[in-house]
Amino acid sequence: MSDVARLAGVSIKTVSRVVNDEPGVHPATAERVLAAIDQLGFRRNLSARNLRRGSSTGTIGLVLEDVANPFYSGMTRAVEEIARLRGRQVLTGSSDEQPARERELALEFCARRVDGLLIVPAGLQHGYLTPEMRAGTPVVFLDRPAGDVVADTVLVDNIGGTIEAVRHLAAHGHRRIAFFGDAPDIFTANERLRGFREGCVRADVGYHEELVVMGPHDEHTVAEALRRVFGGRQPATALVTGNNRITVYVLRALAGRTDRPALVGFDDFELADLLSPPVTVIAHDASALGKAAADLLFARMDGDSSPPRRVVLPVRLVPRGSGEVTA
Amino acid sequence: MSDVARLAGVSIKTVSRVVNDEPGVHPATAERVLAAIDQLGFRRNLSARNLRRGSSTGTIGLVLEDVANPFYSGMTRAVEEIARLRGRQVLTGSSDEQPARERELALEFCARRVDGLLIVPAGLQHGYLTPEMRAGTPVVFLDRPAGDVVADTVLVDNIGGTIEAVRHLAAHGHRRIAFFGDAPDIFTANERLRGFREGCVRADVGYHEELVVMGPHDEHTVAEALRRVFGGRQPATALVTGNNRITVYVLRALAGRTDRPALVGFDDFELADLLSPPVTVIAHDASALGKAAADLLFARMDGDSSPPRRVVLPVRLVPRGSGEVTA
DNA sequence: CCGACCCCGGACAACGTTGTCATAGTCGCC
DNA sequence: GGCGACTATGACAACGTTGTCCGGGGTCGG
Repeated sequence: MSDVARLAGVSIKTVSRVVNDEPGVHPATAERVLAAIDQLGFRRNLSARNLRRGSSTGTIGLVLEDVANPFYSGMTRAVEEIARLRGRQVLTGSSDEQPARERELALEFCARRVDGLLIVPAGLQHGYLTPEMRAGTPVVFLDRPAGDVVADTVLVDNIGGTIEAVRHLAAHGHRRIAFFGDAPDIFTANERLRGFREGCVRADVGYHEELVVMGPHDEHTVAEALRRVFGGRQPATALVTGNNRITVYVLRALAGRTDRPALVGFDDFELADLLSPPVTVIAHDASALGKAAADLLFARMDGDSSPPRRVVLPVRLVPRGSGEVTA
Repeated sequence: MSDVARLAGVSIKTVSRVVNDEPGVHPATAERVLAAIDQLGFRRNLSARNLRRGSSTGTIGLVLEDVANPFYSGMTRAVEEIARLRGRQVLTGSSDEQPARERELALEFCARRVDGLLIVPAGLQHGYLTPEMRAGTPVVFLDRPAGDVVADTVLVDNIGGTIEAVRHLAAHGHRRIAFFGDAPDIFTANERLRGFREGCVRADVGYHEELVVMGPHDEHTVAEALRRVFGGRQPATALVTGNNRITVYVLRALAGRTDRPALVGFDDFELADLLSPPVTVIAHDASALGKAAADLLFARMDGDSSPPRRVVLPVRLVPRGSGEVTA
């Protein structure tokens, strides 16, 4: 900046005035300054500006599990969109479901003085955020609640979703329904299991412990589980899967088989409608989740200091003809 | 920081020494300082630190088209991964294929003094980056080359891919092959079209202008194009689609039809193998693209000043049984 | 013709941090 | 006991920017 000032033959402060569109600069002077800026390719240092002004850094942080998962990338896009409307940039990071990584990312973002944090919790311990939150950084949790701090949270209706899934399958005559969910220490996995259990009770189809498999993490384990649950003397006839990854593992493990059991998957996914048979899903909108959380975050950044809110977004069952009795 | 110093009864510099693990601090003093830090929830301001040290900001910028597109989200994840290994954070933004947005994002990132920029170009004008690059910010272009600056670029073998697609279809007896590509002002779309044309020549199947549709942008326009190209007196019997979005539009427009024409899609996509019939694709690895570009960027950040490189990653045809004559 | 006012420009401090250098205190050794 | 060496700590400047305040000159009215 001092280079620009020297070249334009003015003081450094005048340059500042020009780049900030402050009044009180003679047009000819401004012209000279702009020419110098152009010639030198000057771009003001936003960090220094923010430091000096004590103002916001114009960034928000987004910590999620894996941006490569379509569910989270849709969410990311929605957050980006809201941030853009509010003139903020987004720092992203994937925790890979590791609490240490989540913490590392979140604290790193805080050290960069983000104006707000959006977090998909990987673990249950979030005490490390207390100082930051007390210092005024708003934090909104997405998709899962924080373990041990009270803060805004945006969730989807996990329990209602699996209740509905079971209801749907029971209505099509299924009595022995299996559930494959993610690791039980993941909030959503646990909630969906609870909903499944509740759904079984409500639909009066009986809840069978041996038909529940939590935490299969690749195609192989899923195939194994399928053999166990759909073989034997009392095989299941229908399956509820706890998230999009597991649904895909199941589909892949069953590829080429014509006798695919009735299936309802949590999370919608592209092309679910084009498979044969199409896959019935519990759909919820990743963008809506991101948008709701970002809106909430910006409201906090704008000074909203009402008590922490918990927003639960609805899910809806999208029947695609795979709920019928096929086995 | 001065609060911490006051509370611990030391000077601000001593606090700095403690948070930087500098030697020469009495253990008891360090203890007091740490206690004060803990009590006040102090976290040092990275912006100020970087400003003072004149060192890097520890961030890189990634401008892409749409993070919600699985292709780009895979790329993002790979970039994140490399950045993490190098201790950097990633700022992301989606340009939505709008040159103005790309420029805005890139310049914003530069103003934040990112250590490097990864850009999926939306337009052809990148002169705006010249000052930044001259100032030492390395820039690597991904997936498409820059319009008017020389810089490192990582591409996939678009031309080779569509040549191969045509070869595959011709080998299965197709003579009238159609091509649906993205808007022709997009580099990859244009390259793939060139490859398609070249492939037709090489396979000696004839290139039919009326079978080429560029720029259909939703399911409706695609359906329209399908009717035109596969109807009429001399219908096509096979189709090459220019990217994953168009492939999906085609599949959706053809849903329920049993006489799907032979299809080869550019870009692999999840579940392509589980559709019936499965979809043959020109596969290339989004993560590999992201990784290669990030590696190149970090090499530049580490001082590599060899002439700009152009890396072309291979693609491969994944036959999935839809190349055969079905119509 | 002179004073008041306005407009433009500049000097200086400060944001939070760290590098440089100085200084007070301590210890060991002759 | 004095001196050098070393240790622990602090004062100060500086990074690039902007807010505050002040001054110099021009204009206009009395």
